[in-house]
Amino acid sequence: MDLLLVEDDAMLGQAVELGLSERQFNVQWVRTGAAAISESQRVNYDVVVLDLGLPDLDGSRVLSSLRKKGQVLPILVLTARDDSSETVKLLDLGADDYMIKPFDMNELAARLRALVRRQRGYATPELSCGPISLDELNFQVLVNQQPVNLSKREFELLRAMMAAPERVHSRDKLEQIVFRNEQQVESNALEVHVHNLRKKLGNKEWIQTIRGVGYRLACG
Amino acid sequence: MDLLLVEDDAMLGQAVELGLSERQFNVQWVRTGAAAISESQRVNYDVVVLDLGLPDLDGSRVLSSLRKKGQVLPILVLTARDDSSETVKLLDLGADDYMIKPFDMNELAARLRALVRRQRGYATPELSCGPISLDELNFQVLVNQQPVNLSKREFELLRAMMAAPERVHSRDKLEQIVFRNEQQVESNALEVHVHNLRKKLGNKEWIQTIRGVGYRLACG
DNA sequence: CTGCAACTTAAGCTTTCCTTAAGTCTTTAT
DNA sequence: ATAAAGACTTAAGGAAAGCTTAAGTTGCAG
Repeated sequence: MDLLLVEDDAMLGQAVELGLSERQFNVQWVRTGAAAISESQRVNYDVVVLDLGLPDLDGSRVLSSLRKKGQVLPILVLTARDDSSETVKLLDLGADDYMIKPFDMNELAARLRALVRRQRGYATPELSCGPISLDELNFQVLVNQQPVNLSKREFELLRAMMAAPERVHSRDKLEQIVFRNEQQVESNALEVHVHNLRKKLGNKEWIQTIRGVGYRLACG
Repeated sequence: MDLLLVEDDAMLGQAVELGLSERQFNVQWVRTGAAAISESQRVNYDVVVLDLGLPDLDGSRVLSSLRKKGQVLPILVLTARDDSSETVKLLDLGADDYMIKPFDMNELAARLRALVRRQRGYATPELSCGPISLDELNFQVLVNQQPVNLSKREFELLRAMMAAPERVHSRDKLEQIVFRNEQQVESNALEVHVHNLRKKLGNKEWIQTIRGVGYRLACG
């Protein structure tokens, strides 16, 4: 995660750089507003941490200047002033968030993650197992990046097993999941779905049969 | 700007409702976490204000529950606890911002504006997806630079899906959006509009059907 | 008032999916 | 080795979901 830190104070800058680097941010640190503006045009950062009270430009100038140039990246402002009218102004000027010094590094990191997360749009939580990935929300299954079209039952089946790969899932449990309460099945419907699923996934070994018990998903 | 307020305390709820209404928010106020979850699925809000410490569900439960259901709308959490580890948890759980009670109404409004602004994206009020681009303000849709004439319903439909391409949009939600509150639809009107939209877009594969669920826009 | 465009509804059609059942293959136990 | 049980494969019939078309309404503009 590429982060631009705009901070003139050496002590604080170093502390923030270190603290955020430890938390998996890739920090680029500049000391002046002018540098911030040019740097943010040179490289595509994910997020900016901007201290007010820079030597050359007022921080709020930097802020509005960035926005005027069409920068859309999230900006978090650091301020010493706990002045509500000031902070309202900042937010309306285009800041996405602010923190008052002194602040907690964990919270700063969390706020930054939240900003970036929002900016990117939520990556939907995906289940994955080897080359198979399954997006529960969007009903999409990829095998080696290629979309695979599954029917509802097949999807349910795969999802149930992907919730716990490498583990044995009993027939009973799987039938319950796939057929909800719709009716008791007393045919081999489950086996048929397993068969079709195997075919669609393209590798029959991924779904192993545990004779007399159930199935296990084993990929990669 | 449609806002969902989740607050069980009558005094505070009324105060927030009033304060935000005065500031041009269109506030819908619910008292329980359960109501929040169902309401947010029924209507498309721009932003949520969520108080922790609800009677039925813990606020953080509501939060993660919304996120798991794929809600991407911005959520600001109100909390009484000034506990940094708690707030970090909230942010990582999917909150976009929080405020500690008591708070300043102007700042709340400013933070909410900032969230909505970011959600919509600053730069272009234009949505795009592959060769399709959609200008919300001018009601114009281009496919490969060529203008396409859509009716109001078709436009709404496309806009809703372009707000989140690659993502499944349930029939319910789409009907909600396309038919507003006008009446309950109990015909296949949605399907007809989808059909007409596909035809006008010129490529039937861009709008995929997810059987039993809804539709997904997939272009490029 | 008239005409056009957009919208809704309904009916029939197509596609996809699910279940069932029968036959085959594989494993296990005797 | 052989029988029995469990699992696999295949195909057919039917049900469900979605698609298409067309007719009837509505509403707005000329």
